[in-house]
Order: sequence, then structure tokens, then C-alpha cells
Amino acid sequence: MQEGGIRDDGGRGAPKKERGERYAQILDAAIDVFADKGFFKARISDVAEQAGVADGTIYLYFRNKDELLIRIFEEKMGVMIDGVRAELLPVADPLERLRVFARHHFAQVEAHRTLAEVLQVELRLSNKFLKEYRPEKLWQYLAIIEECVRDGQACGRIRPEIDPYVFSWAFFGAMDELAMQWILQRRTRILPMPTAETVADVFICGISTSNPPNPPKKESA
Amino acid sequence: MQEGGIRDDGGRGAPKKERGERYAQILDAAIDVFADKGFFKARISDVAEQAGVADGTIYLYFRNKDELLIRIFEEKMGVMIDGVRAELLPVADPLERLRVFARHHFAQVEAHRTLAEVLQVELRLSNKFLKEYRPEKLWQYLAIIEECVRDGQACGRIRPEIDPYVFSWAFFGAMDELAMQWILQRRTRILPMPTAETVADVFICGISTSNPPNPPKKESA
Amino acid sequence: MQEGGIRDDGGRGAPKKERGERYAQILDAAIDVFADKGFFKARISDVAEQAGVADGTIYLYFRNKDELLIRIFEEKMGVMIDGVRAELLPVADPLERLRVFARHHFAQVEAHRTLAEVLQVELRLSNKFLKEYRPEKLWQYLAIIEECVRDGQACGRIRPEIDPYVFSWAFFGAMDELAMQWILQRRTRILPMPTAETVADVFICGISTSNPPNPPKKESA
Amino acid sequence: MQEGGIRDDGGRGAPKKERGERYAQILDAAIDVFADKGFFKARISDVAEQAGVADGTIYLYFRNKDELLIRIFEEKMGVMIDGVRAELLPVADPLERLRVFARHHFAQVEAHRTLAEVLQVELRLSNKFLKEYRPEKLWQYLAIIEECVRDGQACGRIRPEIDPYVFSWAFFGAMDELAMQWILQRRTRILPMPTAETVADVFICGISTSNPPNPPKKESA
DNA sequence: AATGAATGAGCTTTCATTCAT
DNA sequence: AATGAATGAAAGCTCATTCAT
Repeated sequence: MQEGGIRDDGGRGAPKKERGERYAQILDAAIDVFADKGFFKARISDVAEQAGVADGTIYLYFRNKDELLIRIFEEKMGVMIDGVRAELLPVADPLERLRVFARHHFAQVEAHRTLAEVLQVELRLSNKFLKEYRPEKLWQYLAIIEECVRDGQACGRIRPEIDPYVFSWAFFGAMDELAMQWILQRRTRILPMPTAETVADVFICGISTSNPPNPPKKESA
Repeated sequence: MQEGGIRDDGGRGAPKKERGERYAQILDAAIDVFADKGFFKARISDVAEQAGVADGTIYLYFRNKDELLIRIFEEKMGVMIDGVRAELLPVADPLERLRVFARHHFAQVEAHRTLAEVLQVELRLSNKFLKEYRPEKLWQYLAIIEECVRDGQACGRIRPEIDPYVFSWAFFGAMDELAMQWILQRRTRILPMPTAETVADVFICGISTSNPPNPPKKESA
Repeated sequence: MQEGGIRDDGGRGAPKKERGERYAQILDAAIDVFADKGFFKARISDVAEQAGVADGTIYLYFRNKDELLIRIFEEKMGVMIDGVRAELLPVADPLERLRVFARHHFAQVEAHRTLAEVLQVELRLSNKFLKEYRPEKLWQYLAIIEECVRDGQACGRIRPEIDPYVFSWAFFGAMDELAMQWILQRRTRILPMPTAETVADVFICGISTSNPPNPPKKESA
Repeated sequence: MQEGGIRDDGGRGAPKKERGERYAQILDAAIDVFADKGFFKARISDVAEQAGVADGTIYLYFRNKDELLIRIFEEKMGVMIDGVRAELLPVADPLERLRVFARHHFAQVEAHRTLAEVLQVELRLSNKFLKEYRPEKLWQYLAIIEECVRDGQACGRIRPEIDPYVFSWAFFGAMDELAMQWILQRRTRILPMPTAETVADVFICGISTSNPPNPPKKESA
């Protein structure tokens, strides 16, 4: 939908180059500016200035302002997905996989604060993205959580009455909200990595069949 | 009110009337319009038309468009807080109180879909509200959750290593995300009341000291 | 097409008021500005300034720049049509009617120089108007000529082999071109009223069955 | 060339090459594109694409977009002038010369539809060309008509009271308008060659001293 | 000679807000 | 209190033109 659509754009066609130095340059600038001012209040000229290019140059790489936001999301969610998949590779236990997922999520948020801001805040943005846009990448991200739950249920480690789909949104929602609060509050009441452990504890404990009051934490990070 | 410092309004002073038929009329219209079009894409003239008043009339009751959104939030979060407090009155058990909280939250979302849409979607909208605005009412709402946890820890029903503050955001985040998905998706994979029970189960089970694999559910909707 | 079309313009709808002081004020300003700078080079702000209103005000009366041009054409061609019909009322002889038509055309051009400029020059303007827009009013104007010829053929005053439709465009084209040259050239080689007589002479003489070398001119104007 | 005074081009000087394969290639592409989209809506990149060259290449042959249109006009009007002169060579009778002129005009329009579209439609386009540009080539074309009339008056074949200058514009205007309508309408109510005869008939008959109701047509197409 | 990425001025259009009535 | 016509600043986007390669 967002890429293959045959849109009559007056013959100019889509931007010729999709990747390259300029492309990443503008994308990064847009992340910063959107995170700072918010998508609607950010001006294209702000992004252009931040990227060190002329306003018009942006339109050589992105069809319009909306596409800039969509591309940020697609691009960066792809990184999140690839990243967490890589970390999950060596982990077999479904419950432990959820812990690894949480750790990775918060680690990324901590490492890329402005990115997280755009992903979390701006993506909830307008009808454009909430009603028309289908965030496939987000669904892929969620599907990883869902799969952990199904696996856990298959091997009897996770209670069968838990709906994996509902769980995935609950798990993601909890992490997302905490990450947002960490970003918004300059206070230290929420710290990414300890929070990751807490979230993992509560959710793992909440769905596990065996219920060790104190799950065997390895206190990493 | 408590949003002091939102903006320098040039000394014009606050609108003369805070309450009244017209006030509620406009507020309700704004909820509908914002839910439908999104805050940024909604026009004051849309709200005026929906409310059956002239554009200018809105400015007799609200300082500007931003205040309209803030007032919606304050007003309606107040209702949420009052509502859940009333329902919690007869419930003593801290864990059960969390279940009641979840039920009330989803019941409200189900009953007032457009309101929920505005509160959840639009409030996360701009840095205006995320960085400058202090959502005291939201904090009050969260504080109720936090208090349940503290109470539960005090009487030994809830594990002491759980950070009540972190928990409150995780709990709220999970419910909020699920509610948003219910609104966004016309599918029936997420149904408010069963979801409320699932969320309650997982979180209660996740923080409880005793861990009944199948918590004693009473009348799940 | 140009009026009744159901165009989804985002709910704002068509300008509320179609007539009034402001409407005529803007229309007249647009005629002047378009005549002076040409439609494409004229800016809305030029029209606004000339009309003594703010830019935005124009959009309260006209959907967009294109509609401004179309309205000018519709409005003023209507006047041309009504005017020539009134003058033709007392004239019975088909050949004489053509002469009256020519006189009226040039008289109008002479009286409303800028209007003529817009009608003639700008209407031939873009694909918008030449390929999409159907100038019904122009066709009505031409139909009057055509009717004269048919009447003349019916009563034997005009040669039957003349195609009335082709003639109407030839007659109009000749007058139009001459009017344009009169406007463009500040020289006095072409003067409207004598030119009207010459055109009438040539065309009447060219299609008449009887051929008085010197048609009975009444040398008016 | 003869368009001296069109614009102050800042002393850059004329393009280096005036003729060549590339030159004609671009000119032809421009004719097609201008005819299709209209001068103002046509983009230089459209012309470049159609010509199979890079955008910048066009500026090696033409100073700017305006000059492209002027060159088309000059170039092609030159062809028209040369062509009609060649056809007029063997024709002595002034009235017959007018008929040959009309035939040639419509034959060219029929043979080069897009060219005709550009010449007729686009040239009437902006004040740029109507007020600043002096279309000497068009005047030369008109002068041929004028000369026929003068010759005809000198030998008594054409009524002396006809102003040759006015006549030339009327004659051209009639043909031009008919040609434009033929192009615009996909209907067959106007066919070039029969129309040429009708126009010739009417005008010749209209200015001739002797007035044969049915002029001796020779081989009408 | 040829390229085409980059430029940035310029324009239409929108809409929150005002204020005379 | 209420109106709604008028305002005018603001911004997304286009595209003729340039120039380093």
C-alpha cells in the first residue's frame, strides 16, 4: 500500500533514489526534528535545515511529509525486528525469550532516545496513521511476542487460557508506556534496564504455569 | 487550573464561563470531531458546526483550540477517576481492586468510544501535551493503581520487590494499548470485557505472593 | 459541471455567498489583474490587493483560482448574450441581424476593454479550459449567429450551401481576432465600430444570395 | 533575431548552437508536450524526457522556457510562410490566391495537429507573448493576405472600400478559430479541407466586385 | 557537450482567531 | 451573549534554473 501503490502524481513519479547518503541524512534529521517539535508542528524547512539541504531536496527522496514519517517508522521498526530476532536466536525457553525481548526493547529506547520518541509518540499521531496506515512492521514486531507465547503454551510452560494476541498488545503496551514516561520525565524513577526486568518479571510470572515468587533473575545489564 | 504555564495568553484572562449548557455542548462536539478527524485535522468550524454554534462562540468558552483538548481531558479524566473510586469503595482486597479497576477502565472505553479515542489517541499527540502540559489528572488516575499495589504490599498480598510506580504505568499502558487496538480494529479479536479479565489475571497473578494458576474469577462479562 | 458538481472538498462546501458587493468587487478586480498580468502570472494576492480585501477573503467567494476565471467567463458572457439578444429583438432581417450582432460585439469590446482581454486571451488559456471546461455560454453566443444563418437560409436570403455552424465560428473568429488586435495594438489602424461595419459587410456580402456590391450601410457609430 | 527586446537576459548571451540534431529534437519534443499539457503546465523535465535528453541539456540550446515557445513559433511560422509562398507562386488571380492560402493553412493544420495546437492556443497565452513579444513572423504571414487584397483592388477584382489590413486579420481570425475548434472537438462537424473551401467562398464572395452566387470552385477537396 | 542532483524563491490555499454588529 | 465575515500568517510543495562532475 505505501510503496507499490499506483498513484498518479503528475508524471514525476516516485523519488529516484531510495537509499544513499542524502536519504539517511534527511531521515535522521526528520527523526530529530519530529521528536523535538512533533510531526505536525515540524516544518519541512526545519527538517531541511537540520539535514543541511534545501527544502526541495527532501522531495527528491520523499514524496511528501507523511511519507517521511512512514519511512522513519518502517526503517527503524525493521531494525528493531532484526535486532530482537538476532538476540532471540540462542534463547530457547519461551519465558526467557520474553525477558530478552523486554531487555532489547528498553536497550534500544535507551540507546536511541529521539527515535523512540518518534516511534512511540508520533506514530499514534493522526487518522492518517491510525486509521488508514497499516503498520505492518509493528504487527511483525508483535507477532514475535505472540509466537513466544504460543511456543510456551505448546510446551506447557505458559497457561493455555492466555490469549497470545491479547497478551502481545498488553506486553507491548506496558513497555511502550514505560518507555514513553522515561523519555518524558527527566526524573530517574524509571530507568530502562531495571524496568525491563520488572516488566519481564511481572508478565512472565503472570502467565507461567509454575509460579516461582522470585523468578531466577540473572541481573544482566 | 492545574495546567498553569501551558502558554502565555497575553493577559487576556480566562473565558468568562466555565460551565453551562453551551459549554458542555461544545465540549461534546469537540470530542466527536476530534475523535473523527484527529485534533490537528479537525477545524474549529467543524466543532462549531457539530455544536450548532458560531465559530466565534467557541472562543467565549475556550481560550483556543488547545484548551479545548485540555478541557476534554481534564473533564473526562475527572469522570474516570470519580467513577473508579466509587466502584472501588466496597472492595477491600488490593488484588481484587486492580481487577475492578481494569473492568471499570474497559467498561468506560466500551461505553464512550469516541471519548476514549480522543483521550488515548489525541492526547499522545503533540509535544504540546507531552512535554509542556502536565496531565495531573492522569497522574491521579495512576496514583489509584499505585495505591492498590502499596496496600497489597503492606498486607503481604503483593510481592515487595515490585515498584508500585513502575507497575502503575505498565498496568495502564497495557490497558491503554489494548483499548486503542479495540477502537482501531473493527475486528473482534479484542473484546473489552474479556480483555479486562485477561489483563487483570496476568497482572494480579504476576505480582501476587500466592500464585493460583487459575485465579478465582467471579462473573467475567 | 462547473456548478452542480458534487466535489468532496473536505466538508467546507462551496462558498456561502454567491452574490453581493464583495463578490462583484473581487470579480472586477480579477478581470483587471488577469487582463494585466495574464491568468497564470497573476497572483491571488494581486487580485486581493486590487479588490482591497485579504487573500483569504477570496476563498470565501470562490473555490479556487480556476473558478475565478470560470466565473468571470460565465458571468460576462451571460451579459454579452443577454445584451445582443435584446438588441436583436426588433431586427427581423437575418442579414441585418448579423450586422447588429457585429456592432454589439465590438461596442462591448470597446466599452469593456479589460473584460474583453480576459475573455479573449485568457480563455484560450490552458487545457483546463480548452479541454476539460465546456464553455456552454460561448456556445450559446455562437448559437445566436447560427440561428441567424438558418433563418436567412429558410427565407432564401442566405445561400443554402453555407454551413451555419462553420459560419458561426468563422464570424466569431474574425471578430475576436480583430478585437484582440485592437486591444493589443495601441495604434489606431483598427477602430471598433468601423471594423464592425467592415466585418458585417464582408460576411453579409459573402453569404447573401443577392449581392449588392455596396450593401446599404447606414453608417451608424 | 527579430524578437529583440523580449527580455534582459543579463548579458549571458545566446545559446551557442542554433541548429543541429539536438536542437530539432528538443523543439519537436516541446511542441508535443506544450500541445498536450499547455505551456504553463508543461515542465521542462517533461520536454527533456520527451526529447530523451537531460533537463540541463535544454539550456544549452534555449535560454529558458519562454524562448522554447518563441522558437517554436518563429521556426514553424517560417515554414508556414515559405510553404504558402511556394504554393502561391503559380497563382495569379488575387481572389484565387486567397483560396490557395486558405487551403494551405488548413492543410498544414491537418498535417501537424500538435504544432497547430501550440501555435494557436499557447501563443495567445500570456501577456508575455501578447504584449511584449512582437510576432513578426505572424505579421509576415498576415502581410501575404494583405498583399493579395491590395493586388485585387489594384486590378479591380476586389472592392476598394475593403481595408486590406482589417481584412487580413478577419481572414486569419476566421481560419484560426475554425482550426482551433477542429482540434478541440473530436467531432467531425468541422473538417479541415471542406472548411477551407467554405471560408474561401465566403470571404472571396464577400469582397469580390463581381458576385457570382456560386463561385467557380475548382477541385474542392 | 551532456548530465541530473540540488537549489530556493514563489505560490496557492488553509484555518485559528478577531471584532464590528 | 452570539455571530460569522474577514483576516493574514503560515507552510507544503513545485519546478525553472544552475553547476560540479
